[in-house]
Order: sequence, then C-alpha cells, then structure tokens
Amino acid sequence: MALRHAVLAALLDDEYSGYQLAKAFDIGVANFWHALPQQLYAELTKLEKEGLVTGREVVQETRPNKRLFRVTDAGRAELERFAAAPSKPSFIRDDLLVKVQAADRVGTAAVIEQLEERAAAAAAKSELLAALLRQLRGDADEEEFLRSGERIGPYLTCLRGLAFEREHRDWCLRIAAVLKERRTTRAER
Amino acid sequence: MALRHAVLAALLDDEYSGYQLAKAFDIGVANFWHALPQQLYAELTKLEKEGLVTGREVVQETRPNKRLFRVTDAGRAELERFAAAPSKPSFIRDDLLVKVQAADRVGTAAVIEQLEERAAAAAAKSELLAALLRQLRGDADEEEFLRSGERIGPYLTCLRGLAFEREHRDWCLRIAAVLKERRTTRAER
DNA sequence: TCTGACTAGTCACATTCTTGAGTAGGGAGA
DNA sequence: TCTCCCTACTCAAGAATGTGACTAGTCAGA
Repeated sequence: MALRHAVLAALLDDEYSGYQLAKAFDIGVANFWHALPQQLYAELTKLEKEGLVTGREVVQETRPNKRLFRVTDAGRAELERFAAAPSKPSFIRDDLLVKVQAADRVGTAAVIEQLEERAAAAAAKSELLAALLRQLRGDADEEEFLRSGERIGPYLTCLRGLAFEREHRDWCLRIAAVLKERRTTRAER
Repeated sequence: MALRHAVLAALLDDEYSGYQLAKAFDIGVANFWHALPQQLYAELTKLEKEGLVTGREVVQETRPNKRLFRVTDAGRAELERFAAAPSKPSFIRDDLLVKVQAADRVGTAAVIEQLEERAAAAAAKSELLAALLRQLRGDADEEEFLRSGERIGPYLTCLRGLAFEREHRDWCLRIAAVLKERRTTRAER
C-alpha cells in the first residue's frame, strides 16, 4: 500500500507526468522506492479517481500530449496520516546476495564477474547521486543547507541512497577480491 | 523467482524444517531475502515436487512432528544455473524513507519518533549480526577466516547485513537530529 | 533513407507477497 | 488452574508487483 505514498511524496515538489515520474523513480525516488512505469500510470489513475492528485492535459505540438499531476489537499492529508502510522521494517532483496550466500558451494567465476559489474554500477550511481546532492543544495554547504534549506526531504533520502550505493560498491569489491584470492589459493593446492 | 533460490541457498549447509527456516529468514537469511513462514512452507512443497529438495519426517514425542528438508543434486544444479544467470539490480523499499522524503511538507514529530525507534532496532540487529559473525568465524580473525574458512558464504552476506544495519542506524540518528534542530529553529522565529 | 532511441502512454496476464485465521499439544509462570 | 507463548504447520483470499506486447509520432545519426 505504500507505492501510492511514494508517488504522493515524489509529486510534492512539482507537477509531473507519468513518464517523468517514471524517470524520477529510476533516479532520486529509487532511493526509497522502486516501481515500473506501468505501475505508476495505474497508480496515478487510481489516485486521481480518489481525489488525492489532479491531472491536467498538456497539448504538445511535436510530441505526444501528456497529463501533468499534482497532489491535492486530500493527498497531502493522506500523506500526513501515513507519516503518523507505524512503518513496516525495510528489507533487502537481492539476487546477488543469494548467489554469494551459496558462493563456496557453487562455481564462483560468474559470481565474481557479477560482483564487479555491480560494483561499477554502484560507483556510477554514487556519482550520479553525489551530483544530485550538489545540485539540490546549491551554493550552501551541507550543514548549512540542512539547517536552513527550504526543502530537505529529497536531499535526506538521497543521502541514504548515496550511503547505500557506496557501501554496496565497497562490499562488492571486497567480496570479489576475497573470492578471487580463494580461487587462487585452492588452485595452488 | 528468487525466493526458491534463497531457500536453496539457506538449506545448503544443513537440514531445516519449514519452521526453522522461517527463523533463519528472520535473522541471517534476512540479510539477503525476506519471506513469511507461509511462503516458505509453500515454496518447500513446490521445491519438493520438482525434486530440488527432499524432505523426511521426524517423529517427535513432546512436540509436533516435523519435516526436515535438504537440497538434492538437482537443487544444487539449479543454484549453479541461477548463479551464472544475470542478476536483477537490488533496491530499497522503505516506508520510513517515503516519510522522510515528505518530511518538510508534513508533520515531523511522528517521523522523528519512528526514526529513533528504527535506529534502536538497527543497532540491536547490528549487535546480533556481529555476534553471529564472531560465532561463524570461531577463533580465527576475519582475514584468516575469509582466506581459509570452510564455508564463507553466510559470513559474507552477514557482513553486508551488518554494514547495512550500521549505515541505517547512523542515517536514522542523523536525520532525526537534523529534523529536531529544524523544529527548534523554526519555533524560535 | 533506414535504424534506433525518445516521448508518452495502455492493456492483459501471471506471479509473488501479504493478511488473517485456524489446528493442536506442551510447558512455564501467576 | 488459567493464560500465554512455543513448536509446527495449513488454507484461502486478496493486494501488490512484474512481464511482455503494442501504439504512434519525432528526431538524430550512419
């Protein structure tokens, strides 16, 4: 039931089309929720029916028309209610971790490769998020921005995302190194 | 489709009943996958039908009987195949992060409280995982264990879990502090 | 000029996950 | 003795997620 709240939270700052929202769910919003475009379109439709967002058609010349959505007062109230309700614990679900768990009982070559790919992806995402953070805080330094910035919500979740990606990168690299070394050691026996 | 592989990976080391597995999915296995008992029982039944695990009935006197499962060769082969296939990217999904995203547009009091609760939970989980790690590596120190230990898969995923929980705790505490200070500052205006 | 990528969506189906309830005996503590 | 918690599982129903395919015009580069 929280996709709707993730959508509402993402729409707080600005109007977005479903398409733009889908992009946001790939970058900034992905730090706290992940969803495919189809889900977003469906959720926006539902939210509009329930009056939590309103959409307006924007006619475009050279591109397909689009619908821009914004949160209504009822939507804000719903978010308020959600914020006060108890949260479900977060959890990791990761194919790659499953593979690592099995690592010394199945072949490691493919897993090492995937760890290195993942590390590279995490590093790239880190840079992207670091750039996004710089952009969000403008000229101010972080401490000052967090004290007196207008809108810090997205910044805070990006911080979490950045920490996660860096941690993930480090772990992937370390594990890949460990598995590699073990492979060498065993070959020598 | 990866719950099945998480189950297989969790069963690699030992025989477990559905009930025991459910506990493992609350502690160690939770570092890479999360599932409710009902899902596990259902998955074990399916896996048995497909010949990837075998179960044997254990009759108990003072407690209900139970079925212990172990991975078959076909199951190991399936894991092997899975390890070689490309992984889906991991992602976070967290109610609390959604609330933080909305933080300066809705009331923060409840969110601050939840952040502190969550920090405490993450700290507790960290200690639990640290203890589990100590137990897994026995007398050896980490580096040595990772070089020459028999079975390091579970250790490696626990390391990830520990890093995640610590990171999460730190973030929660920091964000709670930031939101608190802003509340004070604004009250003064 | 052809190809592929981008904008902006929609539809239908399948799988997975969550919620809630129920069964049933044993042991521990008030 | 009564109540609650622990072991050990099962069933059903519904909500949430994911997969795959399809439409259709625009624009950039080979």
